[in-house]
Amino acid sequence: MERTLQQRYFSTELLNWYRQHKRDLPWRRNRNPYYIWVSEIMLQQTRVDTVIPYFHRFIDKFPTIQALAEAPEEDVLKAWEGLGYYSRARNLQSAVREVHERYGGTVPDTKEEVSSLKGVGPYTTGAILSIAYDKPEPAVDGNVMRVLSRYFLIEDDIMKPKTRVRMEGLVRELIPEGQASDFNQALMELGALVCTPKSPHCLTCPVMAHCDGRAAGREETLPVKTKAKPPRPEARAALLLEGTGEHAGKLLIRQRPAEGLLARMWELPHTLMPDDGLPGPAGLAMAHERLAAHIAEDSIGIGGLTWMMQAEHTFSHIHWKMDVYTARPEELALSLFSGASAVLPSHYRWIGPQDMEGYAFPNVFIRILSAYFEQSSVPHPQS
DNA sequence: AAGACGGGGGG
DNA sequence: CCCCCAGTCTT
Repeated sequence: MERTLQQRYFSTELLNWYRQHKRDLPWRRNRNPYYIWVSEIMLQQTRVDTVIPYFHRFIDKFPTIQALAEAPEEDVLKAWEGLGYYSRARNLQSAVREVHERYGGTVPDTKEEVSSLKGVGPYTTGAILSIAYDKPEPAVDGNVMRVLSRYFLIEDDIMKPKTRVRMEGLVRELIPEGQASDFNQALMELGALVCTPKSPHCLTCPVMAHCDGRAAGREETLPVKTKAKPPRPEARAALLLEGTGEHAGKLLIRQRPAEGLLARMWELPHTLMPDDGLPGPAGLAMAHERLAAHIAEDSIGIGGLTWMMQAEHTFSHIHWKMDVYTARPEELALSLFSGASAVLPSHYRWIGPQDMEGYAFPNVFIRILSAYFEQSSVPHPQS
């Protein structure tokens, strides 16, 4: 297909700009396909500044395909702690194990093989093939769609899958011969540094002169995008169960199921509260009723509650508003009769502050646990 | 096509 | 405080 002047100008100027302005990022220091793969998975839904320290720690712990393939899954989850979308970590290790076994540890370089790896969709397939192997494949992420929708004044809704397909066709036309790696990275770099979601820096943009969106005064209103649904609110009560006797100074945590939200992460026991429940200390009676019943299913008894703090956490689709209570295990006369009911179910643990490094927690529980251990380790000021 | 799946930054 | 960011898998 014949390229227009506007298209040739775009590719040429964008590449020139990128070679002068590209950031020195850890995964850009060589062309190790494994590094590029790890970085692209981490960069899904996550900004560069957040990823950098995770990337360094991850590569330090799992320097090669083989090292990651042979690592315990819990170590991988712990290395991902706080980064979110934890299925990315599980899928990455699963796919790395497949590359280790089926391809002898070499990341494949065909579209069919790469796109069949777990956790690798259309964007990441193009990113790996182009950045690691310079194959002329499009890597269309949100940055790319924003840049192209503005430069070519494309008003398609970028939330629709069809739009991504159209953008991929456009990128194929734009990739200069033999320069897919730099060109795809240049597109994303422009979106990250210049053609930003709000207040784009058009005056320093290398392609402003032929930008149709800018010419039409549409640079602030493109891309067209349907709004996401707001997260549904959920009131929850969480429990800081304070150990006694041999568990003094420790708290009870548990591991989540293998599937679904925060799969296999560790957490404080917590349970759903009714929508019309009272927030804060006023909800104590209802919280005791619900938490006691909830945790009794695992044969754990609790005494009276004390309200400690509120904690909020927003996922894409749920907003947790949690009231956090402390309690002691129930003084149970029944425990004299049998050992069976006194055995803690296997997905529970008693942990002290030093034990937190051994378990992967979602951020909301790190905040609560840190607040608790900090407070309980500091002597109360004399009044 | 729509929902599930985390977490952070900026005005 | 409300706004934004948006890849892949599952249903």
